[in-house]
Amino acid sequence: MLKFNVLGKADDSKARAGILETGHGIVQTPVFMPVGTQGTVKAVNQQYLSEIISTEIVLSNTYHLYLRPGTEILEQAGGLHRFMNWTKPILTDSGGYQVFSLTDLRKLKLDGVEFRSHIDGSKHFFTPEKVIKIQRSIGSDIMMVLDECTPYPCDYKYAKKSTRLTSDWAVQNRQSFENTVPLYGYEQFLFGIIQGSVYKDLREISAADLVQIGFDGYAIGGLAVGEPIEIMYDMVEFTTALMPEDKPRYLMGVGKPENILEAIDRGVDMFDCVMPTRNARNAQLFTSSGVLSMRNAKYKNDFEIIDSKCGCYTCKNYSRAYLRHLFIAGEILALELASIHNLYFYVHLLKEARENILKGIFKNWKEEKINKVTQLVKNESEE
RNA sequence: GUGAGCGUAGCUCAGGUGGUUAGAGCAUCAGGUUGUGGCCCUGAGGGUCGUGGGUUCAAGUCCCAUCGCUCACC
Repeated sequence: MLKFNVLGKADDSKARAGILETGHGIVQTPVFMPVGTQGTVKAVNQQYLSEIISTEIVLSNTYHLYLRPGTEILEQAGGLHRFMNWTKPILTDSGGYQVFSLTDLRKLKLDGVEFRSHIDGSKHFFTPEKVIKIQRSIGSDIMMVLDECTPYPCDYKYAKKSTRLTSDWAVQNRQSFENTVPLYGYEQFLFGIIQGSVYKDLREISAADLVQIGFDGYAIGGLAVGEPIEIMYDMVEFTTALMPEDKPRYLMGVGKPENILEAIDRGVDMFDCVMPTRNARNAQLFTSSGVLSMRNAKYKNDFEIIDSKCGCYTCKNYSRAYLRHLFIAGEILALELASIHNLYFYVHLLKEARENILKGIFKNWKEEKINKVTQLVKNESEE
């Protein structure tokens, strides 16, 4: 059983601070998990990820690792931790999101999903059982069940059918989890995923089904797929209320800094999102006072540091003008420096949230923070 | 010097026999990106069509001159 202790809750909010204990050490929640789909967080090496950014846990992906390098190589390496030289916890997504995002390349069936590899077109069939087996080979500390992430919009009839499918699969995931053992000498845990699209009654059914089956933690899936932000907040608020108090809650794929803070306020503990890394590679930097588009011409001769309130490696050493130059010139270092900054921003935003929850002043802190991070940065010197 | 070819957006080029407001790719500029391929998507700015004449209702397109570049041959 995964150990999870809620240490503190903000008085005026559902926000909570906790500690999660895995075979690769503890994770302090709320936590942001950088996305490392293919056994690497793009553009950032493991040492920087750990020591400079203070990442506590990374997310990787079953579907991608299964296709390449494949489970045989991962087992020969002694699991993903040793393969990628990462000694802290790893969570793996199951491939459920690929069911959603690779619509042209897959066929959904009652017992699983048939995929065509996006790499070589080869055919593969994922079942709940197979996905658990692959995650045993990967050796992730937290495994995710195979689910179907519904699109938006999604009509009620389809959402109901899909939620039923996810529940059926959840049973099989759990059974396979019981029937298999870890390969590398430490315990692995399994999270269920609550679906139901934007329909509260379906979320209710989904949550009840999954809690009934019993998991080490529970995720909210199927959000941040294009629905209006208020609907997402509403669904998060509704769904967290259905989730056990004593288990970690994970909102999959979210999101912008303000989305994460709002979700923490509604009782979520864990987050992952491609935004800090993908946007970094597109020259968008998150700062304490808003988003900077680093390609903008106004930074051509701006030799100030990127975010004066940031203590990251990039901000300590390089100017806006230099980073812009690197992006315009198409230099690899631009991707690295920007990724380091954005991940540091995200990871430390959640660490700061945690401190303020423990102090009992989360709500006010959150409001101020959101105002700051969503404001547009203006170059006040010119007009 | 002679002959041929070419001059259209910052760059590389499209623009049958003359006919709406001269286009594309890249670059530039500005947005977007939510369980990630650096991809991708959206929008904007930018041209006295080398220059000057001519023919015509109408010229990037046809004619003449001129300037520049490239190639070939003396």
